[in-house]
Amino acid sequence: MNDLDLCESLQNCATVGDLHTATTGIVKQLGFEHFIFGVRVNTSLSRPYQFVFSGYPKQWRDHYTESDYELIDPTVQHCLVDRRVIPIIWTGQAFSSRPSMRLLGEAKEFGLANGASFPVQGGRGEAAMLSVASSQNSRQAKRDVVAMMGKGQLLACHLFEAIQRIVLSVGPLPVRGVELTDREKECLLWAADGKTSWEIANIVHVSERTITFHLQNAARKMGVNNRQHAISRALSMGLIGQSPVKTLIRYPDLP
Amino acid sequence: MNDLDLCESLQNCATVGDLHTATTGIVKQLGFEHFIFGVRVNTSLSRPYQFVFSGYPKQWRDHYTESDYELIDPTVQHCLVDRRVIPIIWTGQAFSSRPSMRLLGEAKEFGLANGASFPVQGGRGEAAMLSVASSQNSRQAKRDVVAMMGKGQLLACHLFEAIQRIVLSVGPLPVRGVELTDREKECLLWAADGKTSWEIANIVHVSERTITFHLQNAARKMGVNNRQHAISRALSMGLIGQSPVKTLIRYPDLP
DNA sequence: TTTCACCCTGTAATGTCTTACAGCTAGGCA
DNA sequence: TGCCTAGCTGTAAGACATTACAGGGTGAAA
Repeated sequence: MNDLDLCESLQNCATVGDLHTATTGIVKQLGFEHFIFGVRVNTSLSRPYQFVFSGYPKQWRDHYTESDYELIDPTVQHCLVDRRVIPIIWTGQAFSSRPSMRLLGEAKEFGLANGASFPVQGGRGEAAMLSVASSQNSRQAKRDVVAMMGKGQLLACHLFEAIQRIVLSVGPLPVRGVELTDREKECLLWAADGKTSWEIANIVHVSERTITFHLQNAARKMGVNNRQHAISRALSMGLIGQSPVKTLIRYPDLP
Repeated sequence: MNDLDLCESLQNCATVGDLHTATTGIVKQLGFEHFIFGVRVNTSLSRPYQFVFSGYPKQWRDHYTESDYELIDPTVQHCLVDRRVIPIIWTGQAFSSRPSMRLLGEAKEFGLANGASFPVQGGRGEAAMLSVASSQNSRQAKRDVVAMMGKGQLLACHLFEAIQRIVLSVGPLPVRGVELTDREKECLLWAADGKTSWEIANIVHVSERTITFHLQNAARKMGVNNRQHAISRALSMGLIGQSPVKTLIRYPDLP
């Protein structure tokens, strides 16, 4: 089974249950007994939405959350706080601090001795991570982990998109259904760049009133209260700032 | 050479030249003749910073940019516009539209017949992509591409971090050196959620004046003009909204 | 003990946004 | 023709942000 087939089965899953079954199988093929996948989405900045997709022993999960281990877990730090894009292997180097050594020690008792964690950063502020673990802790097992970094990273990416398709897109995201016009996006973009309505008016050659009009419409569409909120929503939803290479933006005539 | 060694050499590169040499070698080992890596950073939303690291034939690059092909290139669409996180293989399915077929046809004349593109989304709004290509277009070559998806994705991730280390962190990014205090981040977070100074004051139990004070300090540190700009900067630089799992945010007393 | 970063607070004038009222044009579509 | 969307414009009152002035308190580090 090649790298692609490995993940293609995820694309056919329609439910979270299917996805769990498929993922368990793939992870086993990679030589691991357990996996866990977590994703954070900034629907509201002050109350981020989180989804955890666990193939870990329930007892360990409970103990982990009760102990607030996510605050000291170096893999969480790496993937979700530092927001790196390369995997981290569960080595002594990674778990070097006193509390994290205790964490790894306790994890071993639940069959999580050896493994790696793969970050996935979404294009709209989402942060996710896949961890895979096995109870095997031999020298050979450690080499096996190193050998599957590519497959593991690819799996994490596919899992992210599957979760996005099955859970996030139908769930608590306010992203759905919001369609901004080009003018609205243009106004939002300049507003996000710190321009006042008057300045934007000069940039796009319409009246100041029209700018506020478009920004109000944009805010109404996104269901927010004011300009700041509209900007942060539009940014975190990827409605603006995704303009890739060449854009239709007209640059300002004014300094 | 395993997946990890493959990329470890990138971490020892000190210059862009070193990186180019190392990447060329790795790409060749994967069975490809050419590569290109591009990254976009939203320093300013209206004028995103872009860095292209090219191992493509110069003639093709020139032709590509002159023709504005990035606007019709489905791999660019996939990685930088749609901001997906899974690779895209250069198949007829991917290049199905009329203009993109022409694009692929012309690319073949420059030795870019067969390949794949790997997206990397950074944790702070960056979007990047690695493309690898070869002139081999046999059935076996196509199978080889499929077989290296994992390694390719991993390479893209490592390349991103290397570029970040060598280029972005010392380059034109205003991200460096900006350190916000907890209070400043907290105020920015609520402001980005559409709260007024008065509301934030009630949420965090200080005076309204103090909120404006902190927001002003944050704006001054980031070198921006007003609250909107501060919010968009803080968001796209990942200074706020990255709060991981448990945060110290105090929830509002008010509705 | 001084210095520094961080946190906190006030007044006043001015600039900007928000909201509510009202109305225009152009183009697509049934 | 009527209906709709997108874009555009105006006035005026009130809410909110920005700027400039002024100041005090704490704790950690030098």
